Amino acid sequence: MVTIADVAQAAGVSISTVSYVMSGKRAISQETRTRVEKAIDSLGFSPHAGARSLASRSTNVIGLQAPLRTGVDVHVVMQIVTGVVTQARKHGYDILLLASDDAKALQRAAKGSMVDALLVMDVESDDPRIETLSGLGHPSVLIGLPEGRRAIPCVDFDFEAAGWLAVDRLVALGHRRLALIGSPPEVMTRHTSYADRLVRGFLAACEASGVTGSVHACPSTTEAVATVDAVMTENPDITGFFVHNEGALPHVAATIGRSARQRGDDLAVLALCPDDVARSVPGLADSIAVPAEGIGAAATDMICEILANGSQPAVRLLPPALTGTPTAP
Amino acid sequence: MVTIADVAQAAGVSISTVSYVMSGKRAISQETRTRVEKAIDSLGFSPHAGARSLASRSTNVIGLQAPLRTGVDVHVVMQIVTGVVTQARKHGYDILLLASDDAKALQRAAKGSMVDALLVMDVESDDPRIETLSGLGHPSVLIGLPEGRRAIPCVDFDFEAAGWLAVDRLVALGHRRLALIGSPPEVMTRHTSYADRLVRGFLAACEASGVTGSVHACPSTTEAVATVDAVMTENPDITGFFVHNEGALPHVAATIGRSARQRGDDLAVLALCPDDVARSVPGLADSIAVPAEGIGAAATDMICEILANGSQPAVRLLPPALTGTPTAP
DNA sequence: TCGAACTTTCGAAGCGCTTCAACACTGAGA
DNA sequence: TCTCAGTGTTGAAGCGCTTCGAAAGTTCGA
Repeated sequence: MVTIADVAQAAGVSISTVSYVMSGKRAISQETRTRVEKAIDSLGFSPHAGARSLASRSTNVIGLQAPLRTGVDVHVVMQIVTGVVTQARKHGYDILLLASDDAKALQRAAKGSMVDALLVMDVESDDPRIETLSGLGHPSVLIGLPEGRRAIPCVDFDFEAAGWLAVDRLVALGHRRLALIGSPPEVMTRHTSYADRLVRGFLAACEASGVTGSVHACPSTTEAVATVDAVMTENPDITGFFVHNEGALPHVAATIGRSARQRGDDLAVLALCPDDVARSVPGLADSIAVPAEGIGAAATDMICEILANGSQPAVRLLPPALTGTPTAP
Repeated sequence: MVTIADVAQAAGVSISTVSYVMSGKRAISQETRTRVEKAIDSLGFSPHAGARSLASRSTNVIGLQAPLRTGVDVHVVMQIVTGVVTQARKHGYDILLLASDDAKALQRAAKGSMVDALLVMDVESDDPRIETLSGLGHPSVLIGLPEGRRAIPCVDFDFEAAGWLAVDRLVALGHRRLALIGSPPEVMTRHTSYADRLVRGFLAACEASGVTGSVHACPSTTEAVATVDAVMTENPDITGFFVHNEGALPHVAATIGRSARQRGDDLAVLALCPDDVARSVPGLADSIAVPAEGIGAAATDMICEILANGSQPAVRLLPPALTGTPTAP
């Protein structure tokens, strides 16, 4: 193993000089710097992470607690994680993936000085982890938006604004009777934060625009077909569909497309999902992108800024944007 | 921060005694052990990971290079990662998630002494990372089965055996004309290792059983419907379908189910996918489970064993198993 | 010419832990 | 009684790095 001492010797300088060249924390003459850098390169030196963290009391590692279970939104989770990992690396941080999603795992990582900060996904409203985080003495950021006291910085997508945007879009296309085809029943009744916020925005926007909107839970399997068929049969006047359900999306789009052809009606489907998921569903006119990777990146930026400047807790919601799938010319 | 010295003082013993109590590397009297353990608990001590790795020259961290991009098999990737993380914890290891999927990332982690070993997913046949790994001096395990020289231990699902098993099952059900509805065309033509192995097993088994089998690439979007329709129209004698395409599965199952009802034929769909994915698709008779979490766990076990006993490189393929979805009584 | 004020480099003291050699006991066998 | 083997515990030497205080060298104005 190559150590800093080897580099120092090879460059003919002291150990501390090498250290200062690497960290840039003190002025080093151009000539010495070059000599040291050459030695580092030619020896292939990279500093021992443990030694570094012991001496500097910081690890350059961020702990990430992600919901790894296969769920409705694997794509979203995956993309958020990608965003976190990629952005972290840009800031010079690595990501330690925590095994379980309980408070203990957070404590273990923090108290063992394995990480400088913590990033927590999939937070529930009265999540016990929030209190743990507060008492940990490590900076942390939540990906999600719990209700109640906001003691910890949060980053999320602005689902409420997405509801408004969807209605505006469908109304602009001429639709006066809208339906939100949403999450599976269990997510709806659990009043999961993001589902609630989307419904709230959707209904408020419908009212503000003077159109009628209804909300329908929808399973994310093939059964979505039956659900949508039923919705259309019971409400034949619905012409604008806003779909937020990754698993159901292809079925819903296909069913509505078929129905539109049969009835000769102008039915619109507006999806809320990651951009590339939307693109993989044929016959989808346009969509509102969930910038999943952007959420991960934003959360990482926030925690890095806290780490660097010790800035204050804050909430950051990423705005929704329409992504018209380019139509054939 | 509580250090080992604080614990030693509280327990009235020396620092080294505390260390030996924790590691169990030397005999400690029951009385002393109890006293030390009490002190550890009451002070809430957990050893500084960096200091530990500096002194012991091992980190208890395994680096994991996972393909985070959203792809065909997000569920599978997710479950493998879950398996790795969970199993690693059982062995006392944590997981460092590597940012990019190039060789540099592996080097960075290894040479910076951030990890004790490396786990690499999504390996191609002539992957440049394999050579990098060989020269790294860190144990490593591949999740996948590259062709050619096998210098590094590998763990994967036995796709070839799955092909055989599928044919046996469909033939046992009385089908004499089988079709493999496989990966998307791009995966097929790229001759991705797992797709090739599955086809090989499937065709060999068909021949051995004296039945006719054909292989069909299939997009993993709604377009799968058209593909399957075409296959059925061109080969009306096919009655046994073996589907290995996560995204297409619900469409394929629905299309074939519909057709079976229309034609009054006994058509069988046998899927190859994670168990829970199979369960979420309605109307699926039975399936062969891809034990994705098991693959992750097995790879982790292997690397931990190498770490512990320095055992030799090996290939381990997890056997396929039928998972009959329980039918209504 | 002298000292003040920089600039550049260095020596050494840790950071918190593991581990080795060695020490202090105890009890058994000679 | 003395020795020897075993058991339980300790002191101290690092592990490789960061960082502080200070030394050495340079420049500049008085």
